[in-house]
Amino acid sequence: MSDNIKKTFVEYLKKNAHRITNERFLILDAALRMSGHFDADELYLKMKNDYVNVSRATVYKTLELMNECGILTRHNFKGDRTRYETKIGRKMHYHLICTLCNKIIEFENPAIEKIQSKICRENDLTNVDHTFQVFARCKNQESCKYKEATTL
Amino acid sequence: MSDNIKKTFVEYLKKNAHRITNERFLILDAALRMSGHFDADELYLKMKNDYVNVSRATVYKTLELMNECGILTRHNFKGDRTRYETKIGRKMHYHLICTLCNKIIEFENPAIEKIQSKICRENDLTNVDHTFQVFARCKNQESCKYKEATTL
DNA sequence: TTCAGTGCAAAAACTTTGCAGGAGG
DNA sequence: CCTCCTGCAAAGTTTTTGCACTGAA
Repeated sequence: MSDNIKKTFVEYLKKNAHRITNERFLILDAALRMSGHFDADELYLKMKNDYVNVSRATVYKTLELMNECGILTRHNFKGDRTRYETKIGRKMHYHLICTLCNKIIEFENPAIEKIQSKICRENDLTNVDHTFQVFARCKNQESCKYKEATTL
Repeated sequence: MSDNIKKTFVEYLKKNAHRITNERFLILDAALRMSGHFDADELYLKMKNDYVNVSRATVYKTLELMNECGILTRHNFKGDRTRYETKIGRKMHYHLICTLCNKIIEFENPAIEKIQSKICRENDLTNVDHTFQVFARCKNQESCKYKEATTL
């Protein structure tokens, strides 16, 4: 499973004349081990904590490479910092975010993909990507409780 | 027209125990005169250029107030800085963005609003807002030409 | 009179860049 | 051997904050 992803990454690197380096594999492994949404600095600190030494700059650059080659998806939720999420092996999905507790609920919706394609066709563009984010407030006070940003 | 918006703003300020200040009106006026999407610094510089002196900090804070009270919508396109757009008098709409020339095409789609409501209902949240952004590439080389970010 | 709002500059938060040394092809 | 990659620190960009002063209520 992870080997396939590694292969995908290597092929992408070769095709684009990027070098195969150990740091890139270390970051790939660490990123795939992250659950949910994470940002560059979180990953950097996690790796540091595990005594895997790569520089912050390399983490930022490598995450961007992984985004370009489709292993990760990049998100920008409302003015927040850039976050990534593993894409491989996952269906297209969207995000419902509680503006109080920052909880993220993921959902699928094939109709949205169709709308994306239709819009691109109508305007003579080639699709690349799309995002759909719904911001809302938990009705259930118990599960919400205005928690600080923990699950984002 | 602009008077109604001013009234909306004043009501919002009063309701939230914020003070009615001249700076807030200056920024409101300037923001409403901006066309399309603009960011805090652009507005600040435009005002400065017109010899309307307010501080950068006040511009940032006031735009956030205007967003909260529904006069402006805040956007965060792919890792870019926060941009605003006048909301009043406009129908709900979405954005199709060319990743090459940064052109933004706006489109309406009532189905998306329905999906938003449905998702919130199903997950027991109260809707607040939603965004749908489609990233794509112009097929027409003439109108695209990899221009630098000008129309964003 | 009181406290929020303002302006300014400094700091913070996040990300990119320049450079020298090191390693991949 | 020629570049690209890396690490580090420095710089860049965007936004927020602290503080003293001002002005709205």
